[in-house]
Amino acid sequence: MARLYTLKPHPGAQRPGRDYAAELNPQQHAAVTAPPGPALVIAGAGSGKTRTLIYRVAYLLENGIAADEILLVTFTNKAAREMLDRVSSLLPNDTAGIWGGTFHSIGNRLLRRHAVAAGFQNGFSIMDREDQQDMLDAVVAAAGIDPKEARFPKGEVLADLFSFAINTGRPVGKVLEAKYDYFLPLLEKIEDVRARYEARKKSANSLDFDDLLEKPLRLLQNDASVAELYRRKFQYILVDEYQDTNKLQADFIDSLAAHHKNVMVVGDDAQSIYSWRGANFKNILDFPRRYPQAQVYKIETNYRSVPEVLAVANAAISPNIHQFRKELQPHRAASELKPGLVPLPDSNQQAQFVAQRILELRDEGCDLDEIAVLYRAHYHSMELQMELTRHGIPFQITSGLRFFEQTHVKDAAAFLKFAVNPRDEVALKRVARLLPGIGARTAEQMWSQVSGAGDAPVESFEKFLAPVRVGAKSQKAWRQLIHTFEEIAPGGKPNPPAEMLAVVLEAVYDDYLRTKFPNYEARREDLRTLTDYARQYEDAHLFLDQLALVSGLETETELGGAEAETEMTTLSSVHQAKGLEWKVVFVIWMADGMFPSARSLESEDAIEEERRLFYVAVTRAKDELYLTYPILRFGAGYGDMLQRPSRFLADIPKELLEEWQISGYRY
DNA sequence: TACGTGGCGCTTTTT
DNA sequence: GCGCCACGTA
Repeated sequence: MARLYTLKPHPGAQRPGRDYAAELNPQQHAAVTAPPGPALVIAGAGSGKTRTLIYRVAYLLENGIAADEILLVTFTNKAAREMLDRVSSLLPNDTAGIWGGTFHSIGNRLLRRHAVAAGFQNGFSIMDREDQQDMLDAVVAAAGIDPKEARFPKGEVLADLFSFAINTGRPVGKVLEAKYDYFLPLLEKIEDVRARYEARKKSANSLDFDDLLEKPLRLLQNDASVAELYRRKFQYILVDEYQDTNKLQADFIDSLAAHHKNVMVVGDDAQSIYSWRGANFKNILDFPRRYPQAQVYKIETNYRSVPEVLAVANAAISPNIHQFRKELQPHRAASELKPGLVPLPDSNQQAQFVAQRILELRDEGCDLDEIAVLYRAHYHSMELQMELTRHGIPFQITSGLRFFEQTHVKDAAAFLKFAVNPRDEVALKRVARLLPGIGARTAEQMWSQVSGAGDAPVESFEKFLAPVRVGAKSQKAWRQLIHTFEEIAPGGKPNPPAEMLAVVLEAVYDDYLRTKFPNYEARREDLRTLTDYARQYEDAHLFLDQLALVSGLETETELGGAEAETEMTTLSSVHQAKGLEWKVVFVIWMADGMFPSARSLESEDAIEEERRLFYVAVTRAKDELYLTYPILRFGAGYGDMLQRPSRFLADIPKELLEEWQISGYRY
């Protein structure tokens, strides 16, 4: 094998040390070596999109661009990390200076540096969706809205509404019209709630997920010196999965690239699956219009899948009207297997089939890590989970309740959040509600007694919380709680997160856990894991950011530690499977009303998005693909239902699939 | 005002 | 089969 040897370029010299032409196909090569200026890379599924981005970064570095002049925005933090690792293995250059991560994490990073300029204080908290809902409910109560007088939307709905409005750049009234027209008469009150919510976030020094996108953008728009700083810093901007960006995200990138326009966006309109949270794949379709000088590169050779799988994928997506027409070209040789179409009598037998087939594959030498079962919605995996457990097949679930969203994890984290940011009302109220005799109402009252304290830094929780008066029943626990805060953040200065967690568990939370939950053991184990995980962080801020911003999929490996060594089959929602690949993929519940989901059937646009989702699912498979559906669905309450096969199956020519006839044991 | 109990309605996707 | 919500009681 040839020895790799890289010639170090003179600064600014155009002398690449790698043989890019030899390591990339011509389409990839063109994109990787694109001249400065706007570039749109349309990359089909499995076409080496990631590889292209990695080589692009390497190419920039080799051509004298400094690492800290590069911004790489990806869909997950994990993807960013992987890419940067792979760049490092290509080059001797230090890549640590590259800013890489999700839009939210980049936004957060920016705001941490310029919190005050953005209208917040240093050390702000990040509220996840649940925190956001808690605060909204509190705001509604404080606004004096009588829930009996008119049916007022709950925090959950409000969060969804406000979030969609901000992410799409539309006024609340318009979003109400489109999504919640029955609340239109309440528009005025809803807007009042929104204004109060904004004010409350400020005084709580707390930002929600949307703020992490919006505030950085406003910062760039309103603060010329900050804008100048970052426009000059990020000389080259690369955006992965551009088809899933929303208005805020696209504007953010446009703003950063305003001067030099060195922005390369990579994506596949056929894989846009996040419109429900404001993503707009018109961003990618219209890119050439927004950047008239943009060069367009198309990468269409698929390296991932056998031709048989690709044929199904191409057929699946073809009915969509709104797309860049493209046909994935297979690179791999034909397989002797056609993707399977597997109708089953009911969902139990569907689960049984998948489990049995997984066992066979394992016997044939297929690694369990190379197998995934994908589905439209979490609950589709229920029977399968039981069936796999019964057969002793280890699996990991990358969807469903995420680790950090579980009640006990959030409770424990709330202690730290308040210790770090004593204005975090959501965190303190959450902690207070754990005490006997304190519910939402009392917690709110308690907070109102603290919040008068203003912005002064907290020197002692003892003093800070002294004005709060609680009932006799809660007195003792409250004293102890104050003491705990004092212990984990002496003099208002938080200890390292792992130490704080250990104290919280020992002092209060373990006892609470025991009395409150039947599965106390498992939850305590989770918190131990969390504490271990926290050890790698000195600074509680960084730890809490991680908790808030890292998705379940990414933590899986981080938290897993030694256990991650075991081979496991993956169960995942299609959404979370995006960007991943497996040798063998099962897509289950291919029935109308399940996939596509029943809710999508009302609008053609929604069905198109479901179809893209199906396309994403199919294109995850490298070698083998099974599309299964149960004919009978056990009804919940209202009887069993016969199901029709998914309408998406009808779009696939019969000859592309092999139908399996299943016989045998019935439950 | 906290908290337990019984009825009702029904299942998306996530930073 | 389940979780959520509303209601009634301590």
